[in-house]
Amino acid sequence: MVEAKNPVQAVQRSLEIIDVLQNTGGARVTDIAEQVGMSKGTIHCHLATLEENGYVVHDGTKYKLGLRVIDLAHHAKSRIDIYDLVTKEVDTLAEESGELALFTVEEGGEGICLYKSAGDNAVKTEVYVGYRNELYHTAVGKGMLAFMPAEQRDRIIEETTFEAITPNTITDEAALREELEAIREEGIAYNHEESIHGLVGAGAPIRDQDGTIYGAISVIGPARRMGSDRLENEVPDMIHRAVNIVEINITSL
Amino acid sequence: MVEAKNPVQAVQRSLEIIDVLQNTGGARVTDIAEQVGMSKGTIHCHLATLEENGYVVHDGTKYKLGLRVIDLAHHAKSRIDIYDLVTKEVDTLAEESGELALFTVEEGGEGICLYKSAGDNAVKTEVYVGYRNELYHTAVGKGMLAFMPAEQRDRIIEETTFEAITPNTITDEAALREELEAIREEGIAYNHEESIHGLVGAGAPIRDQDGTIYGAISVIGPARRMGSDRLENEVPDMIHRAVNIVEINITSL
DNA sequence: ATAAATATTTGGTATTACAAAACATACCAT
DNA sequence: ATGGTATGTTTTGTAATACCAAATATTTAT
Repeated sequence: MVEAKNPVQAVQRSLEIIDVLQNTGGARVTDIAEQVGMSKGTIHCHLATLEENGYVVHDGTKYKLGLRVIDLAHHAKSRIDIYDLVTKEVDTLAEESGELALFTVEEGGEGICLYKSAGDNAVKTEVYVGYRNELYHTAVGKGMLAFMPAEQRDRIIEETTFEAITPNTITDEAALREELEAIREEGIAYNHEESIHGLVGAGAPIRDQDGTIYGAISVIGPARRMGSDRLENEVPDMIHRAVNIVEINITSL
Repeated sequence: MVEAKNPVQAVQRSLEIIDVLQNTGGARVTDIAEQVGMSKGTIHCHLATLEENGYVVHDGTKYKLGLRVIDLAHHAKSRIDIYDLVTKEVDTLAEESGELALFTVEEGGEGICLYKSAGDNAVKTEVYVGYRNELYHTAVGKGMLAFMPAEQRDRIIEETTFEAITPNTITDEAALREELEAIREEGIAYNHEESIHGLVGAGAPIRDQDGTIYGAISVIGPARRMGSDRLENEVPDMIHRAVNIVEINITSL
């Protein structure tokens, strides 16, 4: 994420306030003022401005995110032109596998989950549509990193701060680059409990002829149910089939 | 929508820019500057600030909405606590009827579609999740208006500017209030081609014991397929069943 | 009823958002 | 290649305003 040369401070403050509302699920003027270190008066003016535009609502003393943002989200999503195509395939993937199938895209060096479909036995996870995470510790993330243009990959890795989320998380650049090489050879990326203990997954990117990455598809499930045979043969086959169907249709867009 | 006493102008300008990006599906600095009447330099600073926070992305010369807003949308939606309950019922409603079934809530005097489920014969409409429209010309809108507290209803009607969207649209307050009275008696609201020519629908609000309105459910379809028998008997029955199931479960929240 | 806690408004000032212009960069056509 | 055009970006001075602190209004609790 590039830093703005001449940021508009007032706007940044409003966005900070929105962050607080998102993370708290609603807060009072005083609470927000305390959290972001601004005066109550300032917070009030910002909230009033945001409310006037539907980005915020308040009932009584509690301010929350307004539903205006749902409208925005729809329009943001609508620029992913393979969306309808992919959701169909992700649905069948979830049904076939019985697990949780996801569609994720990259933006600003992060992975953003755009669609999820739960099979009959799907794990309950915190991953929701809009969920954002670092690329280095997920199957889809590593899959996209592996196949994206080198400069882009370098730029993203450059800005990555490795963190040992679980004992299995990759925590240094060399190890990551080694794994990416393996992924390029195999054509599939795995998550061996690198994000959440007990959770494994496999994923592969969606590309066109030019190598442009449109996103990635993954299947995730509990380690106990996803033995090496299932995780490394059955599931990758299903994913590749789904990816191929989408890729074939990209040309016609 | 209340007007802010001391709006933060800079924030309003950013939101204006976001509006343009939404409506155009992406635009260049020069285009935005022209549309909103600010200098290119100013637009640039705002875009850079928004981009730094993931609300905007640019590729080449074109700026678009960033996927950050999808995350926001999820959190905004998550405060609708009957959401999961309702979507299930709306799905069965769509399946049973074969038409398009919707879940809409009111915020700031507007109706916001939060979920839609398409039956086998569902009409293709511009209504999307996040879609916002005035209450006075939709089934769900009138249904919610009819049953909400009088002061709130008065406030919303007060601020309504009636517009003849179709020949059937209600265009004055007296007629609207008369219809709302009928809706209160019947317990169901109709849309007789008042929003879109050829499109009819029926809807009813979801309430708890206190009379608090949680939203409304509707079924819409082409007039040719929805004769008076189907529209006024079959469909309302289905809607009422769905509404009742949700209402029963509200108490347990 | 009173007090306590909160939201909102006000007013003055230091900050900064803004427009205009200069600069840089990408894209054409010749 | 080369100049020209259209674009995005940065700079700069200044007029506008976002900000804080204090005052007021409002709600809630005792």
